[in-house]
Amino acid sequence: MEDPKECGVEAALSLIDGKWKGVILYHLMDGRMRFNALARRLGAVTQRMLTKQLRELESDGLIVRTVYAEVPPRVEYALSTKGRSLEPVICALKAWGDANVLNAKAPPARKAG
Amino acid sequence: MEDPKECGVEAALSLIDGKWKGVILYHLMDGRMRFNALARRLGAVTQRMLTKQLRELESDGLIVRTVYAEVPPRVEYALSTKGRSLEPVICALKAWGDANVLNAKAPPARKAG
DNA sequence: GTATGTAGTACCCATTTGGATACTGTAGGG
DNA sequence: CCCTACAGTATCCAAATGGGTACTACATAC
Repeated sequence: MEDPKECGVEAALSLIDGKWKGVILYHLMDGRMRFNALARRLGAVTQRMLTKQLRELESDGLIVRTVYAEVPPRVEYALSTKGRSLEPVICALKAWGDANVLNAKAPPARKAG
Repeated sequence: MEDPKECGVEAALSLIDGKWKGVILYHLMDGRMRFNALARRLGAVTQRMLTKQLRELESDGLIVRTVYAEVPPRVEYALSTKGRSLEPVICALKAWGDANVLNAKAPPARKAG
């Protein structure tokens, strides 16, 4: 732990770790989204968990939370600049996961990726 | 969770998640290593945790464990083919972490902040 | 008045994760 | 004999993580 070299890996992981964070970030790559829209995309998440993950992501500066003073309440979440800088990483993760975990049985397909 | 699209992200994350896995993988990128060598590189890890993480990594097929029937015991860990395919991802993670977390105060190029 | 939808919060619980400490068995050095 | 090193295992414990259910406050629809 003396060298900062491994810390970079750990540090990055610590921000996108959590059962939903990676997926939240991934969905936010499609554009800004409201709380419940996100919840529906995620499927099995509870409000409590979604709130929690969203707050952590926000306090880590990866997403921006915008509250509109309307009724019914409207809150939108979007990637921050820092969050957008993570896009290639998330994409790399997804590409690797798709190829090596989801269908690890099948060769990565020579014509459809 | 219907679409496999987000699952790729989750799936990848689930394999490299854990306090030490990312770092273990990162160190193994330098070459095969013995148990205690790894432990020293990691610094604060306990044998119990290291063993645990190593076993999980092994059962996920990311690393290969080789036991030499010698005394004192010698066990070496190395990245598997699948593990090596993760290298670019780990590198992306590290690069991002270095740039955006470790010295997030300083802009990445302009000599000072 | 009741149900729906919005974006949460509060409370309480189970599982998982991480960790400290001690122990194994073999060999070499002093 | 005692200490070190190796690569773990065993036991016990604390904290973090994840999750369920119920509840808020306001407006619309019925």
